[in-house]
Amino acid sequence: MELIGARRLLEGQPMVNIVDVEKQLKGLGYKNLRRESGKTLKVLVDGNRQEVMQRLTHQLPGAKHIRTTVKSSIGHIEYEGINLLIKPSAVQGRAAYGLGNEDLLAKKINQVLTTVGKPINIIFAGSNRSFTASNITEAQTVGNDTTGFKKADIRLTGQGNVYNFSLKKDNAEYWESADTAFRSEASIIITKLIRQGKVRLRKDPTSKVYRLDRSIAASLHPEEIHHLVFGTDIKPNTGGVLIRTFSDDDFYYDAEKNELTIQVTKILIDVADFGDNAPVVLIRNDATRAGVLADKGMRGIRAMIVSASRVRMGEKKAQGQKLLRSSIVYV
DNA sequence: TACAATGATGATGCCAAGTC
DNA sequence: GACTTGGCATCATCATTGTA
Repeated sequence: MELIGARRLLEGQPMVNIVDVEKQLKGLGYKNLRRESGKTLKVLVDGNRQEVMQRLTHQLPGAKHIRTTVKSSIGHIEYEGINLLIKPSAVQGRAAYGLGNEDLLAKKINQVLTTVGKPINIIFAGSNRSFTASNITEAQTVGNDTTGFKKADIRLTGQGNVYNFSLKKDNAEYWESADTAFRSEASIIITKLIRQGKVRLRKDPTSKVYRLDRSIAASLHPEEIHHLVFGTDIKPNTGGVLIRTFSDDDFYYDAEKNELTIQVTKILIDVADFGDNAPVVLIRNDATRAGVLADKGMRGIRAMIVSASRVRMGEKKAQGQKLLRSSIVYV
């Protein structure tokens, strides 16, 4: 059996480092590794992570399965001073948080540009309107740049023109977290509803987490919606919000017209475009979060911006007197 | 001071349970 | 069985803290 780090040190042998552990894991058949830091290594696997966790713990002499860690729900393995996290390979990288949609859009546009070799006009064709971006020479994904409340996911540029678009998948009902932005408002709403006896806030006796007995949905002013959805960089004449889960079939290039037509479900350039499905604030339990009452020492209550359709079922039921399982309070 | 570790937050997707 | 909802798993990124 190999000696573990501390004993090696005592016996004058060098401590193993992360490179040694990588080599050892590769020798055991774990080829898909990602270094997180000098002490943390991700082992990316397909299939059941728990099984891999148990197997690896047995395969690595002296390895210990630490069950409580913030880095992974299933814990991690401590081995030779290195923390090993077992992560699913399928949800790493951009695909993990929905950036695949903007990647596909940018990739398809740039493919056409490369093939054509000159600026093209791009027409986004939605059910409610169409939008033309003229003389485009490049598509960039810019979703990572959120400084100054920028919302654009993709930027089209060419010959002095700059167009910014935010993307939402067809099935996306979530707009963003609002723990920070709505902390004070959420706190006021909760306090008011507790006073009115419409909701109750209880501390879980087994933890420090608080729970509401009912979720709370609060409407937003049009100006708030505009700020949340369009941010500081999406303007009506030079961009908008594109609703679509893109696929290869959505793209058609007409060589005669030099036009790339991209099918989208809907194009939003104004709050009125939401119709009756405008975003609302949903205040709900989430035991993993510090949340909107954290400054009062109460963890576990989260604020999110979601589509009205996400909470509408409860509203219909409320109007019909019979409530669903936990129901929602509307303010 | 630089780097690593840790914690908080924003974001997306999935699934179990409740209801019709 | 289909649909809705709440809860949670998991990711990236950024800020803060700790340490060599």
